[in-house]
Amino acid sequence: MEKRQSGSARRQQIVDAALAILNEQGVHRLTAAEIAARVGISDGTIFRHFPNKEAIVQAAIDSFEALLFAGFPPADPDPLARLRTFFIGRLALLREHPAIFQLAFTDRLAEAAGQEGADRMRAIVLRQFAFVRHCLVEAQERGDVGADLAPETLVWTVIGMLRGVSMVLQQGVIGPELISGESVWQNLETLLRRSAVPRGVPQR
Amino acid sequence: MEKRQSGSARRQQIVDAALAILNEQGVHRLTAAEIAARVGISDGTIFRHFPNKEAIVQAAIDSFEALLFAGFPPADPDPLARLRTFFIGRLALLREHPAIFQLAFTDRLAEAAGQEGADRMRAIVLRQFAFVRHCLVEAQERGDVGADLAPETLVWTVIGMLRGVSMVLQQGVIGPELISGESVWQNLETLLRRSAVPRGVPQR
Amino acid sequence: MEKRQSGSARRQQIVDAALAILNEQGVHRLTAAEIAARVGISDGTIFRHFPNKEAIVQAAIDSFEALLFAGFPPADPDPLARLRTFFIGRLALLREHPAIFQLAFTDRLAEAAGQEGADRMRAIVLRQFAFVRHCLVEAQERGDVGADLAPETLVWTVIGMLRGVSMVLQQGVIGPELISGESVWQNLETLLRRSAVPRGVPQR
Amino acid sequence: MEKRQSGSARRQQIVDAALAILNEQGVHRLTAAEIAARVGISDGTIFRHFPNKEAIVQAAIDSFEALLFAGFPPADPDPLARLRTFFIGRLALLREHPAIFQLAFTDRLAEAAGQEGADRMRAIVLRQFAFVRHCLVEAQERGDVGADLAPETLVWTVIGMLRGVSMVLQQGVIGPELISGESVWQNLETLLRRSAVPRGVPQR
DNA sequence: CATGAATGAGATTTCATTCAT
DNA sequence: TATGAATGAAATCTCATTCAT
Repeated sequence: MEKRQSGSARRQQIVDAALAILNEQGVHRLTAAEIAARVGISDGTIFRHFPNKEAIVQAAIDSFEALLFAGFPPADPDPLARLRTFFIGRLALLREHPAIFQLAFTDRLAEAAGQEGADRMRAIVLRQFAFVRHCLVEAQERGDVGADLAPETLVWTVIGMLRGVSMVLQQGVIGPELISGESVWQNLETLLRRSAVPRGVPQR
Repeated sequence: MEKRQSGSARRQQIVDAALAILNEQGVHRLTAAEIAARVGISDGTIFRHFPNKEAIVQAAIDSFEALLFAGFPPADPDPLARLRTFFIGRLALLREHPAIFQLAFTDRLAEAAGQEGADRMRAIVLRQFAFVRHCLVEAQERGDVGADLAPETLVWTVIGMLRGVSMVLQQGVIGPELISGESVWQNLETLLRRSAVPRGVPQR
Repeated sequence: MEKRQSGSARRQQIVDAALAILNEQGVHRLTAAEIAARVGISDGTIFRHFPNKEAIVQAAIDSFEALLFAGFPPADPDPLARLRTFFIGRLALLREHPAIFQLAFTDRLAEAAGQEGADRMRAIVLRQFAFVRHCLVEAQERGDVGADLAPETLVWTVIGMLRGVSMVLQQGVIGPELISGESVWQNLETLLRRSAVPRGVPQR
Repeated sequence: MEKRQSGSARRQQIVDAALAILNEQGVHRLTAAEIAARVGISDGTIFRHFPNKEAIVQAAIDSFEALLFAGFPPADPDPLARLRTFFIGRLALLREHPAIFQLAFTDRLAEAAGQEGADRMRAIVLRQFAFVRHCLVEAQERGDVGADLAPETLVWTVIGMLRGVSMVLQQGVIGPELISGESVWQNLETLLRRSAVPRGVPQR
């Protein structure tokens, strides 16, 4: 319960608390009192740092976006290598900021932030989708990935893999050992590469 | 909005309204007043039919579960055919009960229903995962799908594909033309089958 | 759940249920739904027998009053014998209608019945007090009871004794064996008679 | 109605208001709005000071208990003197905190406070009864009070006398002039002492 | 900057009462 | 008479936000 933090430090504490609450307890528990309790200040003080609750969630989306798009997009020339860098980066995010990672597969941030926040969240999702899609189309053109497949379905495979990891983390659902290391990426890359029809080998 | 419905009819109307609100507006708009307005009754009347709001969401989960598991699991002997039946059935659900379909990829029902609801939703998710996984393991044993891949990653691909379709529906994000027909399943099946290493053909 | 009772039978059932609820659960649980549940009818039906809830409580007070003043006042010529008849009658009421007996030492009926009910209850109390007081004053005049004592304090002793018995019944507080038989009256009569200063014996 | 009281001051105001309402208007008028109106704040503010209504009544019972047992039990060596101190103390309470005094003969606090409150109230009643009983038994052993009488009946006489005074206060029923001074105690003491059979004087 | 009391709008829930069936 | 769906007012409680200290 340290007093008189500098403004920006407090702001970040508040934003982090909001993200943690949203991830752990959901939209309906994101209250000024709950945030204040986590930060260790009194509830009225929240509004010395933000004009209202929505502004907190907007700032949380800022924070979310900054972490999601740090070093984005990767620059590798090979499309699957680029995708790999992205994917591995996401798994790193999972370890360092699990709340952020998990909130990416949820609409809690969007719901808490009103219409404007929902629009921003959609844009964030689309930006990632577009990146993944671009990698995959390029890989298709190179023949690394099956060119006869709709790129969207490949995108969904990639995103679905990340979401699977998120659910493992959240629920301890399947095998948590899969999270560490790069085995998930290996599985994904194998799946994608094999979708390219080997020349001369007839497919069913 | 006809007056004096029978009790069970009203109950179902209330449940349907709750599901629609949850899907369209989110947890924080699921209020007794909002439900009542949709059904065309006064808000106090809600509680002649349900003891409290949580009971409404529990009933909504009942409804959700019944639709999700009607004719489940499919009985086809071939594992990929079984998976296909499941997948096509889900796409049918998407057309007939889009709200139900979309709520399956959300934690709104879980969040609105308290701890007990969250537990039930987790069990529902796990039941589907287990079915998909079982199909895939059997397909791996038959050599229809790459046996060297972790079954979980394959599960996530399948579920990710459904979620992708859900997002298309919800946001008009990518190409909505993909929803109709069986093209998504075709893409998915191709992806899975090609993951099986063809005998005698060396992979990278 | 017998249907189509005659009107007066239902009325009495409703009144009895109201008295029982008031005694067992208190004012705040005296609801139309609770009464109906005890009687075994549906809640709306209550209002086919009474215009409103207050009328039920008024009828309950009627019932209460009728039982309290059946055969009242006793006619014995000797004042203490008259008081004894009254007292023993009250103990009989305790055994036959414990709820009625207990409600006499409570303001629940008064509180549930609004201003008019409160006034009626006060009148009932006063009528009993007046009777007891009259007996005692006459006994004082005869020299059976100490004439130097304020009659009110003697009244309070008598009423206090009945209330004590009521509390024993209600809480199992002290010795429930005292309820049966006439021992309480014996104690009370002894107390009253000894308060008369024996001639020729100086009191401290 | 000064604004911005300190927390503990407001708490006490709320408790006092609750006690006053309970005494003057009864359980069914003890509402947040009524309390708030008395205190001069808005009803939502009540719940910044107490988590719920039951907690208010629990605090009211605290207050009630503290006043009832201040300087309790008296320490006089002579049992009747001890009882006198108790009795006079109660009459002082009557003058200084009439609401508290009257609530002692009511089950309103118990009814308003749920099961836990009812249990606490019963314990309070029993504690007083035990004290009075102990005094009387000791007085019986000394021969100051009739040893052949059941101590409970004597307890009820003592308590009944206090309740009588309470009713006078509450309803203006009998003679309010009796409240002031010590005349009630004089009557009670006389009654008790005369119940001791004077040696050598045969009783009826 | 910080506190926490206060507000007022809104959410949940209760309940007496009405009325179509 | 009986049922139980419906109403609407009131009660409890929550919470974002304000503001005196």
